[in-house]
Amino acid sequence: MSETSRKPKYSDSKHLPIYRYKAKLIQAVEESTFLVVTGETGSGKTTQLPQYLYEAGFSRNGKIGVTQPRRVAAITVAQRVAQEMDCTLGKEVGYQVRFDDCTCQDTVVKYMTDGCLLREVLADPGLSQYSVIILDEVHERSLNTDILLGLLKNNFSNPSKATKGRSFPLKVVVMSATLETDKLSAFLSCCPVFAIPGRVFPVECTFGSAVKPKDVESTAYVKEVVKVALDVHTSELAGDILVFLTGQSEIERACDLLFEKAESIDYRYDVLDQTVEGLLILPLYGSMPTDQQRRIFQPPPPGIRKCVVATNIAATSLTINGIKYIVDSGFVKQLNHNSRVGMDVLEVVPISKSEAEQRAGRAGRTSSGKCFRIYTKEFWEKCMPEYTVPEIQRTSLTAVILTLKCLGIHDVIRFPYLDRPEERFILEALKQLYQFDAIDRRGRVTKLGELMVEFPLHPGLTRALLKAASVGCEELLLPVAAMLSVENIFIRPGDPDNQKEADKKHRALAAKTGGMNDFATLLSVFQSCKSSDRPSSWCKDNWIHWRALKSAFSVETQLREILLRLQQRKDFPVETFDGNKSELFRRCLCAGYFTNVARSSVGKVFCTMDGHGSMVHIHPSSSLFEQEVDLNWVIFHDVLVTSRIYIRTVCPIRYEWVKDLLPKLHEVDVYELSSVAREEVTDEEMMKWETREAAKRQQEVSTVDVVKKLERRNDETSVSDARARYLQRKQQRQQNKAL
DNA sequence: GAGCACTGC
Repeated sequence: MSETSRKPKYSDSKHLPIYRYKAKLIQAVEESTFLVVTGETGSGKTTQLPQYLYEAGFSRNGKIGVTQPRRVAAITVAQRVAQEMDCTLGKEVGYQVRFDDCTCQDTVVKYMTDGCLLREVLADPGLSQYSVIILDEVHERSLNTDILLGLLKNNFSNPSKATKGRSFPLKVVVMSATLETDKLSAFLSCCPVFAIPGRVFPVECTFGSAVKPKDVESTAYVKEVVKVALDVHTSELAGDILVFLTGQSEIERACDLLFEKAESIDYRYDVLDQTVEGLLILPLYGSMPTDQQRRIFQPPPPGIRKCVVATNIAATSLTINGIKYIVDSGFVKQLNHNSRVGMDVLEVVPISKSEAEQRAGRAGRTSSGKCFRIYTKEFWEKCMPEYTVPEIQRTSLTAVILTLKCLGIHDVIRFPYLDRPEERFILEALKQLYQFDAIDRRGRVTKLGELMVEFPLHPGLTRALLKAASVGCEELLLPVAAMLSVENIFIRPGDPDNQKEADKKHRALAAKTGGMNDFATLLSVFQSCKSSDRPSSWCKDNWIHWRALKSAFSVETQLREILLRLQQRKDFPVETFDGNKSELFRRCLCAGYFTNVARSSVGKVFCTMDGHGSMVHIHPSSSLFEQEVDLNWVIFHDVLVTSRIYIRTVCPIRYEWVKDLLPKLHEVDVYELSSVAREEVTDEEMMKWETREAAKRQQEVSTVDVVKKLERRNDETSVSDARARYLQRKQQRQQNKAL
């Protein structure tokens, strides 16, 4: 290694585009509370600005905190900055992410995930430890970043107002790519915007002819993507290819097709660049084993062109060097919350224009590149939105609203959102919190709600865990809560032989606990693996995701610590319960899942009791799927919408256990919650409401009646939009096949 | 009778 390349990177930092703006940037931060800094990737803002502020003495009174939406980014950037500042990581420069706090008393520049900072705000709303907060990658619009943005505006936009727990003013810097900076500035009291030029290479984009607007619902794009990738391989100069598709099965199909077709290439005649002698095809998606993922980053052998077929993971989370060509399908899989049917639906949708630019940009990191979009210009104009709908507008807000309420923000509707979620999403969240007893009828956080907010879990799961802890059986629920908050632990391979084998093993695991309760199976898998001598090979033998289970172990430990801390409180609820263990376990689950209750309807069809009355089926992966016994009432963890509406992770219950909880599902209506949310309820109104409620209770809204009413409803009306679209797609595919 | 993108506490 030569002397120059071993020199600390600090000397390079003077050549970064940001360097010549150093003095002006420091001045801009000094002069105002809020500052928006924009610059494309490569401008150096993430690594340099915190150092400039440190040098300028901004850390005299407190830390400089920098947030990132992703763990890896927080860690790697901290490592680099520690190196540039010539100090040990974890001393002056450190990072904090979940399960990994690498900071100390002396840490003055702290990188962290946005979720970590949000947790800190909960403990210390004045952020008294910090002198500067820098929110990075704000254009990505992660849920946590959006909430932090609103909180910072809310708490610190009036500098003269004494902020609780602070003796000196806080500086807030918001960093974003060049999109929508006017909007950000306007949001933050029309603060100044500082633009830094980036250092990126040009990427030439072309449109294709394959996907026209009417093809939105077809999967023809897989074939087209393969065709274009092969064209690039044969008729473009050397350089690696990155293909964007939407999911695992699609990627595997595309890789098979590519492999098949690449075999028939005659490298003497078919390729333009004679230095190219082969094609290395590599799939890339999140649930892939990490050692397999690592292969992606190795440079290909000489003369071989690498072609990576990836999900959106390659758009922001992972950077692959040497990519010169992009093939963009124009689609992405997105989780959307559908409030009409009250569930989350994972669906394939066209990407936004800004996302398409982002994908194209992946080819211009080290030199100029080319991006081949398989869709037409018309598709771009008519089907692709300018920007991606921010997460806050398409996810369930239950946990977020509870956080806000715990921070003393009662008017969650008029909270300053950069992009306001639809009111019905907020009301739905309030309704659920009320059902969980996390807030009372006037929207105030209850004691239970204060306990719930401490857990990094879905509120329902937290509710079940707290119930278990109050009757002294947390040992049963801690592992289950952990298992349900990590990625799916059951491996189901693509090829039929292994699939049979995996299914057999999974059925055997379920049978160990009686084969009647998927939650119990999770508990058993957790315990069996934990007590095994060689846990990783135990997982391999049983077709269980070892990586996922390992993270379940960490989550369980964390939940246990939080619970122990809360149980020290004098007011921690304690209840007694008689009955056997199986009943106790399931009754605790009911406390968190009574919103997810379904009742047997006709045949094997179940009907949900959440007021939407959707007709659902037990997913074949459930141990209850092939049970012949008559099931009457069940609770379930989640819903999957594909050919049918499936409920997964299911457990039979007795009606008596939820009887008293079910009326609560129909107790409040949206109008009433709307006034609660705004805190405009006068005492008079409250009285009227109470009387009305009392009258309702007198009527004894019978749950059986509700069931009957729901059963009379036409099946089709309760089926989600997603299902209708799925059927349409399926029909279209069948037609394509027939042709 | 099986269609799970990606983050994060």
